[in-house]
Amino acid sequence: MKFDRELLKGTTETFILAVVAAQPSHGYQLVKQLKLKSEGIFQLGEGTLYPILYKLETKGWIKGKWDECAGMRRRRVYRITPAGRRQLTARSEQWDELVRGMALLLGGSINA
Amino acid sequence: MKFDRELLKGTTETFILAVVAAQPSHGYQLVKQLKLKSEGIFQLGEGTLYPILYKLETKGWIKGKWDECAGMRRRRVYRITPAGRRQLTARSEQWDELVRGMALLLGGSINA
DNA sequence: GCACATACCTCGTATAACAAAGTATACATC
DNA sequence: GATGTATACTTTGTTATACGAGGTATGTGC
Repeated sequence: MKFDRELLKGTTETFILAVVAAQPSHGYQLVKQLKLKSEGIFQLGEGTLYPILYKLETKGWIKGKWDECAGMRRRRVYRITPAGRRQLTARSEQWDELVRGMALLLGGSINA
Repeated sequence: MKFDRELLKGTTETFILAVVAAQPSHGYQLVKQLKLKSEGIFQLGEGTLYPILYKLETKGWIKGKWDECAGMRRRRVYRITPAGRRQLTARSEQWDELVRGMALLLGGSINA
């Protein structure tokens, strides 16, 4: 990962939610999409992603469905729920606030 | 605190470093400055702040000094070190990257 | 003498992100 | 038909962050 891992905490669920909201996906696909869409800034391992997907589903923010076609590895496709969309909105707003707060504090130290 | 606490993880050390860089301060004062300067967005308790100050000092990023004047409660004033300033720069850059990554992913879900 | 703001300190808890290891299927190619 | 690679999902154990709650002690105003 490109960051001190701690910097990511709490943001991970949010951006996973965002990517699932943009397009229903299965886990393995998400690993690649996250990397691609974020231009390599976020790179989750499967051991990080899957547990989060389970958790998001438990909370009712995404809903998984087994996709089994003949001659194809079975995969679990997740899509966002209405509750998940509300979560995403709320978290987006919190994120904006956090960014604003950081700008206020980091800005003040530029020339000190 | 205004946020899901997890959203803050990893950012806390960074903005404390920034505020100390802007102006040498002691712990109790920092609690108030953080709230004030961030326009109420960040509100750390003392139980959160002090352990972080000790850690930052252990790592050599800030340096504390007892300030004892007659007729005055003794207080420990911290100022940033050269190494701390380098840390702050590095973390600032990481933060910008993180913000950029989030913008890429959150932006994509606006109309999905 | 009392309340209150100032100032610092410490312990225990929850849980997030991660690495590592494991299981198993499709497909190419030799 | 054996071998290798990409796909796809699952589980376990570790680390350390932020926090709440509680504790100590000094200066100021009334």
